[in-house]
Amino acid sequence: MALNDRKIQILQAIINDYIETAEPVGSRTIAKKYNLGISSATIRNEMSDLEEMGLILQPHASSGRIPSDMGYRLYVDHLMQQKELSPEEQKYLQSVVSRDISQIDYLMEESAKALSLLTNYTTFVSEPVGQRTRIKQIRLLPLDSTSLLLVIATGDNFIKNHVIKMDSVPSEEKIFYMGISLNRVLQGCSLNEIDGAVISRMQAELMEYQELLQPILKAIEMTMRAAEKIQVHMSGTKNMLAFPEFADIQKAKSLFQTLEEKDVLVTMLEESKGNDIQILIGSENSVQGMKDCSVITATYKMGDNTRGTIGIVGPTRMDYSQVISVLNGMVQNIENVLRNLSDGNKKNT
Amino acid sequence: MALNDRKIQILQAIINDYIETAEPVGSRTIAKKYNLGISSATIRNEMSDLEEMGLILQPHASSGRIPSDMGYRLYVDHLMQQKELSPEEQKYLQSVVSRDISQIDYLMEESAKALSLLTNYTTFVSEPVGQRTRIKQIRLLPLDSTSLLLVIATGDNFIKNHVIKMDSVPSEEKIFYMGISLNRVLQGCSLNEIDGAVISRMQAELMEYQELLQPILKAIEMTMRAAEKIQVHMSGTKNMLAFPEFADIQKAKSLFQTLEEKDVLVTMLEESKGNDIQILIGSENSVQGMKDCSVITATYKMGDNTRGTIGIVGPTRMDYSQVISVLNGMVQNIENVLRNLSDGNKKNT
DNA sequence: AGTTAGCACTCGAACTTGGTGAGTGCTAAT
DNA sequence: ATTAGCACTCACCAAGTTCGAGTGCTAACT
Repeated sequence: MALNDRKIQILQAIINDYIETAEPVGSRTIAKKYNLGISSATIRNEMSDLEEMGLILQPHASSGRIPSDMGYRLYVDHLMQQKELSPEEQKYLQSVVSRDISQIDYLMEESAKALSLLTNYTTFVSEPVGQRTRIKQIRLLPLDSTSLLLVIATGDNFIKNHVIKMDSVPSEEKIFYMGISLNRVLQGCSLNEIDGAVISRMQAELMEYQELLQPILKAIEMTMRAAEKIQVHMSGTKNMLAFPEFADIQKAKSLFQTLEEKDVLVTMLEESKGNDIQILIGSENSVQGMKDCSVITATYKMGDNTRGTIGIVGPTRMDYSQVISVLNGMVQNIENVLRNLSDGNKKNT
Repeated sequence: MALNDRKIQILQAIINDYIETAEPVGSRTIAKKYNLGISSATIRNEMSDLEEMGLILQPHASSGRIPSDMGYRLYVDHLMQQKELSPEEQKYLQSVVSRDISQIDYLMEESAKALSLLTNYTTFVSEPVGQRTRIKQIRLLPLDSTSLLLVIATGDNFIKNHVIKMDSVPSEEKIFYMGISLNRVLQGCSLNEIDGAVISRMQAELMEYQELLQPILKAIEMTMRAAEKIQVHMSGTKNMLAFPEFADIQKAKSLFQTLEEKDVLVTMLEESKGNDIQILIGSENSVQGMKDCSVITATYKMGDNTRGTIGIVGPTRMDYSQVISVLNGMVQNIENVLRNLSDGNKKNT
């Protein structure tokens, strides 16, 4: 059976209507709302064909049709037209990334929030994990009479502060030189490179302040562990409650539970690496408990190596074209920011 | 009508049962489950009295009784017995605050999470805002060949990092002395004290790196604004979905919306200042949209001045005694931490 | 041959009806 | 003062009913 022009128009109409109303779409509705110049009876015949082809289906006999996962797939691959971002959306996305680019984790957090606000779906964002595994800078600062501040920066400007308590702090100069020395020893180190040799060199640099060794080691470990771990920021989970798909509280709860398991998300994000934009529709998604959802992920890169992923989760009946355009816009903005950061890194070596 | 011993026993039984089952409690249930040595008929008579006194009510005629807000109030004020924290709970609370005390905002975030985990209700925590309005330390560090790191610490060890981009960074020593000088100028300043005079002193200290002035001023402003703003961390909102009270998705949504408006929470927290522990039951709560909830707040202090607040939101049918004991435990732990921090501050002056 | 009007049919949703059980209030006996 | 007994109420459930949106099929029309 050929998928002629008219069938496509009808499929298009069904998908549009269903995305909008979440109700099965009947032939009469299409005849009235979309002026295709044919009667409902003809539409019925065509719909029967479309169903045979597996593109639409009936939730129950004698109800209207809804798109099948396959139908959405066809729509996404061939029918859907790319939406342009409105100037306001464009502007908004830009304002988000430019607000505070100094620390990657804030940037990601804000990006997730912005996306869920713009799309009304749930968003998750995985932080870039690249050059993070090595110490880039480590310094000591005075904080007050009984505490020092240890600042550790790893690649990608992932920065952590740690307060270290001590009975009395060294002089400003001493702190400075101790910081410099520590930095000389530790710069470029990854966590498992800090062995006995490194530690005894640290001890040598700490001089009479050996008490600092333990807290510093602990702080380094905490920072590196946090840096290594793929961070997933999620936002807008509660948006899902607004969709009739999740009117049943049980469904909502089980989806939330699935989303809560960050491991699942991480796997999903990992799988999507390599593709620019990946769209998983309903059952295409391997994660049980998200069969009623579609997930659109985009990876942002810097140079060649992929860095992180943004994903948007919504009901299969989601507004694919809007999501894709917003996602593309966001990726571009983030890549710009990352490029700026990396320029700094490169010149450093 | 006198509230004799037996009536109290019956009220107690109703409340206990209702907290457990969320179902209206009938006279026969009480007669069977709680061996009060009287028949269901007698209990009915007593219940009729209790209802007249406004302590319990019937959701509909010929159903069992549920406690009224007034009934809960009586229970909380006079009947409820303080629960002891189990050693495990005690230990858990301690482990949370000791995990990472270096930065107040992490501590608060973790506290909120821990409380919602322990109680299965929703928790919100407001950060202490006290000596935050003044700069405690401000320093510069090298980050890479095109960026500096500006570290700003205000009171309470509220610490923010800012990456500043520049064409080429000064030498390590120069950065150090510039940081020291800046610190000399800015230490102890609040945001509105940074006037023309201060700025020209900063300019003098920056020497040939005037380009740094603008980013530094911007970073200071962002940090101080963030420090001044009362931060509210919330956790465990999704716990509410598990309660039959919120089986209706509309109710859940409207509660979530209310909780989302942080202003509302802040006001509520402000109101509760002064009291050690404040319990608002159902309609006692002035916030519309939380009439079906009880809110228990505790303030943590340091010395005399109140610092911040922890609140737990649950259905009116919440386990008051458990929540109160957990809350008390948490407050003590947080106060310990804050005391340690402040010791450092004092010696500094 | 393709299109359309018409009609019988289907099935979920919304409403009605009747039975059941948990619960009450009241009264009379203990 | 307490309790057994009884009539009564009302939410809840299951079965039956109606209604309407929708389909598939057929016959007539272009």
